[in-house]
Amino acid sequence: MNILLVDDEIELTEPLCKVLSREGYKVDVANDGASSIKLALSKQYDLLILDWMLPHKSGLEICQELRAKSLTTPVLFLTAKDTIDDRVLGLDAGADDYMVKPFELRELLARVRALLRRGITPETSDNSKLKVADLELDRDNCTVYRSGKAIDLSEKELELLEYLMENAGQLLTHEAIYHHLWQDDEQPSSNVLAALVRLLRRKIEIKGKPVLIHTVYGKGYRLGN
Amino acid sequence: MNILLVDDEIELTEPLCKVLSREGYKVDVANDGASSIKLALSKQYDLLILDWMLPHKSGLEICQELRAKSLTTPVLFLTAKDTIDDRVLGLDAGADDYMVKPFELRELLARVRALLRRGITPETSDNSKLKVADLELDRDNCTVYRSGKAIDLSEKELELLEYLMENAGQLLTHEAIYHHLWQDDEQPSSNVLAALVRLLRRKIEIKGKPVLIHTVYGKGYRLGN
DNA sequence: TAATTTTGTATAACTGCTTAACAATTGTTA
DNA sequence: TAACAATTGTTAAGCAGTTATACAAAATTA
Repeated sequence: MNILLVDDEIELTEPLCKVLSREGYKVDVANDGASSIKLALSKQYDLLILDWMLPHKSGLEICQELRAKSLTTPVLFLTAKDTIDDRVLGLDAGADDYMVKPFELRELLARVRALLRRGITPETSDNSKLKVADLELDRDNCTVYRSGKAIDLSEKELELLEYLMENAGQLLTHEAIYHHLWQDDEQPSSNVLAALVRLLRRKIEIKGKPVLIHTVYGKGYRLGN
Repeated sequence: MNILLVDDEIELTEPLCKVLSREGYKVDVANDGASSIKLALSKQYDLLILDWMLPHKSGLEICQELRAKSLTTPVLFLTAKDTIDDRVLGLDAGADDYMVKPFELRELLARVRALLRRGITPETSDNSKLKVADLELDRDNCTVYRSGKAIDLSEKELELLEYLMENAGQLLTHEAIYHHLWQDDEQPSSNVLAALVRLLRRKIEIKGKPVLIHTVYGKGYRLGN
């Protein structure tokens, strides 16, 4: 479990860091807004412990900025600001818990456990690669690998496969696929989809390997084995 | 958003219930352990607010019991018990937050918002999935799993199985089934139903596994083992 | 321009539903 | 129990609708 501790008082961070480490967490410390945001966005933390009053950028701003960038990591405010207004402000900025300094270490640890227990891990890191069965898709390179063999796809084929892989195992209706690939509410003016599916199948289905693109009669298609 | 408020003091529950309702939440109130556990397990809440000291069964026990039954709904303790030991105990029993009475209403509301924001909907009471014996039906995917093995069903087969599973163990008359699948009051013009049952059986009945679709001679069919 | 990708159209192949004939089973009665 | 009637199971065939395929036309790209 990775924790990012953001506070500028070394008298606090140093011992707290030690305690948290002793509990089995890996702790990084940041002293100011800029570095904490940079860290929080680059590395995948399971919890942020934020002080409010920091040089240049406040903990509140940090929290808001991270939430605006749709970071979902749990945030625990740990601050001397103790008025009700502050608490409401902090929580409504996207924090998950709020503790007032001075605090009891045991309670802090219990609250940290409670937050980590939820295991709201942020966006699963590497979303540039998708994998379903022996099919791998590398979005960056617009390349697919079936059983390790590279296959080139055209733009539309890639879009379709990507959509199918993102929803592997789930039925995707003709309507949904059509809407997603052609952002068009009208009825398809031809059987483009069937034609496209055929082109895709021709490339990724291999004799002797399990079929991946299944058609669900009257409904749509489903990727999976 | 549904909230279950568990407290035995009507002086608290009544006004708090009002405030929460005004905030747009639907609130149920329970006064004791037994009824609160029953409610929490039967209905799908987004948050439980628990008092600690209750007649017969404490809030702590309620929380532990619900967690033991793997209910994941967020829990907020709201109690007069204010020692550090109590807080740690409460949080470690599976609660997500802990507030001490007397409390500031605004802070409570902010904490409630923080917990609901996470939207940790409990076991997505997935009504898109039905289960009877070792038979699982995924309505969205038009797929059934018998002993874990996926089986594709056609539209009509799915409709029939769905109807049978929704009324598992109960006799469904030919009339009822016919009416439900063909919304037709007339007499069936052929033995469609028998034919359909055959198609369904062919797919979901497995040699060596208990029979699931039973025919009740002269009446109809019943699903169960 | 040529090459490639995408779309449109015609038709073939297939699926699922229904029907109906017949077989098998169950229930009833002599 | 045998004979019969009623009910249900099994099967194959036909139809309608859906999807696959092949190929041509159009659009896009280099």
